[in-house]
Amino acid sequence: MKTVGQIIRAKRENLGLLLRQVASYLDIDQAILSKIERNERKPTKDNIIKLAEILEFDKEDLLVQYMSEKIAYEIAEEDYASKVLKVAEQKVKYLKSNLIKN
Amino acid sequence: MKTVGQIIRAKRENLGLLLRQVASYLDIDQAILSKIERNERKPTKDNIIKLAEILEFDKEDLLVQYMSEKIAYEIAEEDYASKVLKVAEQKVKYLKSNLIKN
DNA sequence: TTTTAACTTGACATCATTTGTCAAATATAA
DNA sequence: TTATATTTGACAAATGATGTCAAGTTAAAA
Repeated sequence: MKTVGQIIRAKRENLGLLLRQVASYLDIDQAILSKIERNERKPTKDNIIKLAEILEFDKEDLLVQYMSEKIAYEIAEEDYASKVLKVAEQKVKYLKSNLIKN
Repeated sequence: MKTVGQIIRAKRENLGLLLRQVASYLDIDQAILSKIERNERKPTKDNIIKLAEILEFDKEDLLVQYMSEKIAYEIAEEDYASKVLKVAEQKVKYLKSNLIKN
């Protein structure tokens, strides 16, 4: 299982793009992108959206990877992680049926 | 489906405890507890642990409620929320099998 | 109704985390 | 070596989380 960072780095190198080039498109310092690719920093949602654009990923797929990874790290240390995810699913359903959509 | 805030308030009133009393046990201002109970602020993990103690909840149950609620709010607006949770489950399994336990 | 106690509200302060910059160090490869 | 790409770590700025406080409101007792 690859991390988002690994996925990004692989694709960037495949496309022959430099850190500098991609970072400039994201409007961040290349140091940050370097760290994102090595899982030393977490990308922002905006970073992910721009990365999907320039690296030709399906935007939703990359966002799913990103958000699920964030959640996984939040709860991975807990014994009851899978219980949390099950309950979260119910709560999401409940919220969706009760939220006023914008 | 009740929120953590609603669960806490119901139990506190049932036990006949005042905001002031419970807040003092949590070592926070009663204003915060008031807001937590009305979902205007999010409790910290430490708040939840102490609440479980003083309000006689099973600690793990309350933590599961708390964490799943946090996650649900993070992703509820997204169309692909349930996809995120499914992928997160896989990622958690992967992390658990690859993490060095402390 | 007046008084008292409980709770709520909002402005603000403090602190931690996140996100970023920069320049020097290191690696890679021409 | 020289040039280019990447990494590193110290630091700064921005954001978000957490808390205090005092005044306002509500509700119920006297």
